[in-house]
Amino acid sequence: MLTDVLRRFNRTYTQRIGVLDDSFLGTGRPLAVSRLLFEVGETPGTTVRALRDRLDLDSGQLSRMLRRLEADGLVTTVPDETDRRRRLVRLTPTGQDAYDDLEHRSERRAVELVAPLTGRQQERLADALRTADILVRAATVRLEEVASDAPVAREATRRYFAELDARLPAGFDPGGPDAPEPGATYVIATSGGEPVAYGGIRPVLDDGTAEIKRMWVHGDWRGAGLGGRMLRHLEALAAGQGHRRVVLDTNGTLLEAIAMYERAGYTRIARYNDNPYAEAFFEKPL
Amino acid sequence: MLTDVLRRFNRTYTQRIGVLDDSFLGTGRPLAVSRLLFEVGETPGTTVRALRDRLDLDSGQLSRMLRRLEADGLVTTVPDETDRRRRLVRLTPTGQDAYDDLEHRSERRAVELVAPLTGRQQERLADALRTADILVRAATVRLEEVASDAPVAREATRRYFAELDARLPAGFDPGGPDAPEPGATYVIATSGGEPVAYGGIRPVLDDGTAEIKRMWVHGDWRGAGLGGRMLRHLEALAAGQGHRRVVLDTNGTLLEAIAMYERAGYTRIARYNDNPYAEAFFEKPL
DNA sequence: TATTTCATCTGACTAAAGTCAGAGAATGCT
DNA sequence: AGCATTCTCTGACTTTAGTCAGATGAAATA
Repeated sequence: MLTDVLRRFNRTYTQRIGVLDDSFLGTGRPLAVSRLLFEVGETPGTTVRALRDRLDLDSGQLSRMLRRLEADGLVTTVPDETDRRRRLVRLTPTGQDAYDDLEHRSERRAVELVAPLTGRQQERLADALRTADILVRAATVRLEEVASDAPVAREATRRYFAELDARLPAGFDPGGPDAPEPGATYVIATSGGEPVAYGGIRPVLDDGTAEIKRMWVHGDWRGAGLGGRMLRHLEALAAGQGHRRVVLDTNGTLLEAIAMYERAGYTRIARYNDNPYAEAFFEKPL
Repeated sequence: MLTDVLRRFNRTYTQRIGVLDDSFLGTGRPLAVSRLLFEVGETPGTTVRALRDRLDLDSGQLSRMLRRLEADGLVTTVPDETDRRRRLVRLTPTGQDAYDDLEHRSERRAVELVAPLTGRQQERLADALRTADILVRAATVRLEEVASDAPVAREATRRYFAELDARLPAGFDPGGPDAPEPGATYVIATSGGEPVAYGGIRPVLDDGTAEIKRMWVHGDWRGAGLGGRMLRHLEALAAGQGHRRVVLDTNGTLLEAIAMYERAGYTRIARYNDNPYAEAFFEKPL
């Protein structure tokens, strides 16, 4: 059913909106090279590796295209001082002009495309595309276990703490550096390599209880059901490790989080730790 | 604003849904050939010409790809007996198998893509894509003047009459063959070569009045604002020809049509002709 | 009936995209 | 310190895709 709609849309899309990419034609550069230039412009200072992943290109092919852009004076590549195997790619001023040109072409195409619609129709289309966008992106998020000291996990933790600090009335101080937590498992959700949600479990007592820790969802991704998905994932993980009950704590000001836990079947219990930032405590049998 | 959403979606799309086309890979045939095979399977018995338009290919390239599919025993091409310049393309049984395989691959990909979403999210996505689909298709409809005896105009007229016949309580009989209407102008709206809306104007009196005739919108395209767009187009055409007023008649059972005319600023007037099927009469100053 | 126009095809190309093996430098791991 | 791994690059391809100029046969048109 949905797949029919999806496939039908796919056809419409490739025939009609796909021509947005045609705007990259007529620049005197092949499509792939323009796409690369555009990608460099979107994410200045990325590594060659990241471009390769993002555009799904052969390393040789990408390298040659970069040489071509360099020869045209559009990009520069310099070694990454933190890891000199990597090279960082940036636009030159000329490259920035070429990028701006691509932007304008793409924008013009988009304007042309929607011009025949009335104002109301344009609003409906914008709503529909926004919804589709976030759902499709949410659908393609990948959940993976990570070590809690992996760079992407550190980054997610940093953002989690930063958000607590911003939202709790008295701020938040994580205290010293991470203490190692024996038996803990952390899971990162990434979209295009960027962390978008994070969370973990650790065994608390020998009575078959696991605690859910550091549940965090990227601000741009609220409302996409990622929190619920992460929660289900962690519960399944805990069950797989033999736990029969999960508990968690949270601050009383995090209302959406509390609502989500309640929707997910968690019930309030009494304080079970001395975490000064925690005000609400939950449990759920598995 | 909308263009931002559109362009953002475009990126999400090419990265995530676009891979639906990748399902055509791994079949031992290049992507373009698979696409062609798929297109032939979707519209059995099309002409080479139609495929060329639909896939936007060079005639030589298409011809060679067809030879390749023929050599693989997947399609057959036979001359079109009604016009022996044209050739009709059909799948062989082997070709049908290969088409089914493409279908399955594409379906599987679609299922995988949306699997992580909850039921409610899948519904929301389906709604959003359905809306986006019809609006994007509506936006890319082309309006062109046609001779009222052009094949596409005849086809639209036939459907218009068929619909009247189905909807009017007493049925509808168009009478004899079309009488030539001096000074009449007809406009066809097409999407991918198919007629989706139709209408025309003809001068009625020498007092600067034009009459709108044969307004028809394809059943699958109701609610996409095509009727209103056609109406505005015809009004502009009439104004351009020096008319200062348009009139039209319609049957009382065509409620959406009447509602549309009223929304568009038409007011009811007295009967101005002896058309036995007409029960409501409208005018609008230009 | 002569001449345009149309639909399809072949030949002879060029350009773009994709593949694979391997080299060289930097870093990680034990 | 030694070996494996990672990142980027070059070289030497093959395959796809796209272009252009006709040729041929079949309709349409004057």
